[in-house]
Amino acid sequence: MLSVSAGEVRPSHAPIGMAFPLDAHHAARPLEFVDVTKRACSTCSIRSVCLPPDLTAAELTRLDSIICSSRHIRRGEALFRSGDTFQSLYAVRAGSFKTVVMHRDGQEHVTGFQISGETLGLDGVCSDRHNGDAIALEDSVVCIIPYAQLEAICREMRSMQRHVHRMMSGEIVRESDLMMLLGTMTAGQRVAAFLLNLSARFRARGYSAAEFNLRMTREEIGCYLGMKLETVSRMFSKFQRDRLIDTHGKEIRIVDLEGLEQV
Amino acid sequence: MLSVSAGEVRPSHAPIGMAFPLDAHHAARPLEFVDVTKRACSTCSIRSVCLPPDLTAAELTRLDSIICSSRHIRRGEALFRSGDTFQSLYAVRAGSFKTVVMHRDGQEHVTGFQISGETLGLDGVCSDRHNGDAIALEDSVVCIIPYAQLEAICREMRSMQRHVHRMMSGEIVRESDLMMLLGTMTAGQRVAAFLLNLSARFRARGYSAAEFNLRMTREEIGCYLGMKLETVSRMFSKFQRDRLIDTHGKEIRIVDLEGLEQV
DNA sequence: CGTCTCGTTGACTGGGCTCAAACCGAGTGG
DNA sequence: CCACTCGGTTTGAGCCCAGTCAACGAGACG
Repeated sequence: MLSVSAGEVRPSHAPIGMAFPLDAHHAARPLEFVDVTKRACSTCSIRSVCLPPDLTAAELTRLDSIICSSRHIRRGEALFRSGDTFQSLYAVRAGSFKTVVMHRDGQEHVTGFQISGETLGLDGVCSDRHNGDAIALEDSVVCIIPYAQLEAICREMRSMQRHVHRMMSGEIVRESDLMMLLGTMTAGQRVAAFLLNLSARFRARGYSAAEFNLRMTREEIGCYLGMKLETVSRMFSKFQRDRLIDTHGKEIRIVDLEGLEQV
Repeated sequence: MLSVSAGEVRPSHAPIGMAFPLDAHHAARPLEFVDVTKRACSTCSIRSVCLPPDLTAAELTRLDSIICSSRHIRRGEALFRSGDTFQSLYAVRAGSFKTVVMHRDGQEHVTGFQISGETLGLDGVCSDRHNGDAIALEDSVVCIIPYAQLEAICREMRSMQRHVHRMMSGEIVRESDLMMLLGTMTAGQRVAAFLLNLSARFRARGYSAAEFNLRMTREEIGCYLGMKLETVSRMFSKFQRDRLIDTHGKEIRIVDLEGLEQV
């Protein structure tokens, strides 16, 4: 069951831009102590996640020249909101976000969670306005990628063009996987798929695949998976009883990965 | 309620390529009688739907040179299938398609329906392979847009680059709207949103917004909306009783648009 | 300490699924 | 012409999963 958005992580055509050293995500020290603005794509420790592999030194320098600024967002604050004019893409360097689309009647739905090394803002390209909110789940830092300049670079550098297109297409594929999850799976399967997907993404970025902290509440998870927070909680409890996972609040340890895949 | 994927049709950054004269979609005469291969983007009757508005004559000629071929697909046949190597995008010129993602265990989910003037194939960019199947719902014709050449053009023509990026982003936004539908709406709301969305898309292309034929079965609609065919049928019957619509099999007439919006 | 947010658990309800039967229209063939 | 099939659709009856409402517990914080 449920390999879709779970088992495999798709080829990671994630963001353009920089990201933190790998241990920063779970580091306890306050963000202000890390001098982020000095970093550049060319020296970024996880640039293999963000950039196409085949860039020349000259191309890297060119990139450094446009992606120079970063921004700190405190927990609960918005990186952008629905309706904001679209100017830049963002690469998560540290921390994590949720993206939310809202209805005028107050209904809202979480369309995704982004951890370090992933991209935000592609929804704004089509109408020059953002289509939803991006909210920090913890104190976070993003690289700012001015979109106009990125487009210019794509016209010059074929590999960057390819990379950006793959990023966009990857987003499309990711969403259609999620649609399948929402359209066809039971509550248990959704939660299992969610955990497996998160696990794979952490592994792909060098963190532990078996043990991690959820930065989002049960309600946010439910809102993402199309169910109520109580149901999410029940599923966690059930998986615990079945010895598939071990949870204490937001701490998760995956005990039986195969079992979880077969839910 | 439910404007998201229903009420408004987003700024139509639909496909690059040509499309049929407006009446062809519902025409009864066999497709073979229409000489599609002679048409070019520059003379296409609905190029305003497919192309950016600000192209010079020279640019149009350039386009004509790459988008020259079309392909006929018979009802039930596949334009491409999951796993096929990705080479081209497709613009629907006549007819309609569904896109389907399948699971190894046989579970399948319809991720979208495409009518004339809309695009297919963007899912393939990210991994050089198509991620799902595209199946013709009736005998159909598509324009073939070789992707490598499209990328080249995007590096030359800023307006085409913009257009392609908007198309991709539009797909992302459309899918996140659909996710909201799947994640938060009741069966009745989903069916209403589906009908309103279809209606708006027909109107945008010059067809009647109030009366149209569904080219897909109840089962396909259900698979798209995340519910069983019986439930779809029941909702149609309910809307009929409530004097919101008028149905005879696949023929639909929207009687009370506002009522449908308020479901 | 009280307050507040978040998480867990239980009891009850109901919307949508399952199973089943019948209907309808389009072909198809006698 | 009718009979027959067949895919798609409609409708009903019963059931179950997940939503709702509610109480309570745990931890963070002033």
